[in-house]
Amino acid sequence: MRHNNPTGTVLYTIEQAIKEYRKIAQKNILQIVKDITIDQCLVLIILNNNAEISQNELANLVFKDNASITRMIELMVKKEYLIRTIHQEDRRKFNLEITEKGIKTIELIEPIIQLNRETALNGLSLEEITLLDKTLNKIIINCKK
Amino acid sequence: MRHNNPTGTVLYTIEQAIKEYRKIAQKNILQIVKDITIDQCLVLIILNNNAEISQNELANLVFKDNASITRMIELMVKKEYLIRTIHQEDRRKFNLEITEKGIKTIELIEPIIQLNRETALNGLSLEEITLLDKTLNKIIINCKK
DNA sequence: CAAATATAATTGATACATCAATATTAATTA
DNA sequence: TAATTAATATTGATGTATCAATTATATTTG
Repeated sequence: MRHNNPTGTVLYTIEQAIKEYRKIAQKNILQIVKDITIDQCLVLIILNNNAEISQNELANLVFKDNASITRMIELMVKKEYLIRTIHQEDRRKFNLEITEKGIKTIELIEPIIQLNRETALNGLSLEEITLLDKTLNKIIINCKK
Repeated sequence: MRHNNPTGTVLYTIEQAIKEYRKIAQKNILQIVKDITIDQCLVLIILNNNAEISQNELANLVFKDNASITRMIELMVKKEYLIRTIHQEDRRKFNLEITEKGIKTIELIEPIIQLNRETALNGLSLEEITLLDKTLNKIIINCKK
């Protein structure tokens, strides 16, 4: 079962696919909002749909390390996308609040992200996508145990 | 076509899958060879199968930026996996040669990599894998144009 | 042949990834 | 309640990703 790539495994194709997607996604977003990355966009959107979330939970949702999230939030606070305040009930935690600038940015980028996804998945049938998701989830489970 | 993840797109599952795979791959390799990363392993293996390759070509094969490759090679030369000398016919290029240590490392890690791939793809049928590859390639093409 | 253009690789800047160690606060247990 | 353990987040170290600008060498063109 060789594949048409230097390592001969589909795992390599997975990596290539996500890299190509990230490339166009970042490029298109940059044309609308200058100082943001796709990862920061994702954080904004997740926070928007999940208020009151902790950094830990956020990290899990976006599949990032705790350390990465800490640094991303630092940057996003500095760039005034987020406000971070100490959580009153549990002083180990923080509240993450989206600023006005953050909200405006979400409105700007959401259609772009939508478009990026449509571009990437253009011409794929529902079955193909469903099956893709199913197969990838098998791989994820295999790797987790 | 929503998926069971925070963004509701399979593109997210792709990212998750490759991240999980890289995690176990790196962990297993680290148990055998202390000072190497999966990316450096891949570079070693590609170089082993493609002598006389330029940094440019190497970058394309492993889907990395030229800048990334330059820095990886620097590190790998420092760690004595590679020797880099100026190309005689074209003085803009370099010859990349694998050291003894590099060869020994390849022999150590190749079975591990094989095992990692088998673990990740365990229980998947040939059809599933073929289809996965095919669908991913459609996405890659979509993103490239 | 000289000037312009193309190619190969490097460098700087910034962001994310991962691991291990640490600090702080909360919850559990002796 | 004091001591232990667990949970949350940070920090340091190292490696990779991407873009833009630059250097050095080759090739093409006028």
